[in-house]
Amino acid sequence: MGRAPCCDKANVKRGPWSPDEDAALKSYVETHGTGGNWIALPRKAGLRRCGKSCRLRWLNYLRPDIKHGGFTEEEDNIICSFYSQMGSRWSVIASQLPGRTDNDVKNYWNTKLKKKLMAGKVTLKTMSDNLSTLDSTPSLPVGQRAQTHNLAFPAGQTQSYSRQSILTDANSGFNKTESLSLDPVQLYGLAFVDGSEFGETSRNNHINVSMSQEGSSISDSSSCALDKKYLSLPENSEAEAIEDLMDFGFGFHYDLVNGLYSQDKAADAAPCYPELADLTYDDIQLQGLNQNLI
DNA sequence: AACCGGGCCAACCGCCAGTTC
DNA sequence: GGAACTGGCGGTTGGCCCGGT
Repeated sequence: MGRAPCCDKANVKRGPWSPDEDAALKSYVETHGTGGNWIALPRKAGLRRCGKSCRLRWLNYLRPDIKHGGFTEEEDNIICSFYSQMGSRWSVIASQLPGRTDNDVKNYWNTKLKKKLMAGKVTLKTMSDNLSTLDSTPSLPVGQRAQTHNLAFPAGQTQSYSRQSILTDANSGFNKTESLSLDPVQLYGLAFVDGSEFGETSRNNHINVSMSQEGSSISDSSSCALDKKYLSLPENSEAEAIEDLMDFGFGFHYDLVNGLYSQDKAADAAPCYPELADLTYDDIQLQGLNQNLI
C-alpha cells in the first residue's frame, strides 16, 4: 500500500502566503504552540494550507528569532568552512548561524556564496584555521557546538552519515580531536581534508583520495591506516582543475573525494578525466569496505 | 515601451527516518 | 513486525524583480 498524502492537495491553497494567512498562523502558534502536530494545525488555525507548508512558513519566515538581511563576512566564513567539511548539510550549517534557516543558507550558497568563492572573494578555511576560528569565536565555543550538534543529531542519528565515506590522510586533524571532547559530527568534520591537501595537490599534481571507514565507526578509526587512490589531473593549474570538475557537476573537493558524484557524472567527465570514469561510488564504497576488512 | 535574461528567494516535492499503534 | 503517519531534510521549481538591450 502506498503512502497516504500528507494532505488533500485538491483542497489546500498553494503558492505565496497572504498577510492574513501569516497573521493567522503566527497568532495560532504563539497562542497554542504547534501541539506537536503540523498536519492538524492548519485546520485548527482555520487555514486552508498543507501542514508541511505551515511548518515551512513558520520555520523559515514567521518565527520570531529569524534573522533577515544580508550575511556577514563571519557567516560567509562559517558556511564555507562547514561546507568544505560536510557538504550540503544545510540544517547542520544553519544550526551554527543563529537566526538563519537551512533554506536561507542553501539559497545564499547557491546564488551568491559559491560564486564569491569561485571569484576568490572568499576562501575556504583550512581545518586548522577552522578550529582556531571555532575555538576563538565567542558564539561557537566547543561546548556549545557539541550542544548544537546534539540537538541536530539526536542519539542514534549519527548513522545518517554512514553512506558518506570519510576522507583523511590519517594524519590530519586527529591529534587535535584527542584534545577536544568532540561529538561524532565534529569528529566527522575534523576527518576531512583541509587546505593543505590542496597544497599537496599543487605540488605533485594529484588529488589525494583516501577511502576510509563508514562514518558510524569514525570514533574507532582515528588510528586506522587508510589506503589511498590517486587521480591524476591534467597539466593545468589546481584552480582550473577544480573549476573544471565543478563544471561537470562534481561540486567542491568534498563531493569529489567522498564519492558523492554519480556514475553519470563520471562518464560526463570521462573525455577529460578518464580515471574518473572508472571510479564509481560503488567502487569507493567497496574500496572502503575492503579497507575495513584488512 | 516592450522584451529578454539572469538573479533571487519563497515554496513545493519527494524521500527518508523516527514514532505510534 | 509492519503498516500508517509525521517531521525533517535537501533538491528543485516557479514567479517576481531588475537591469540591459
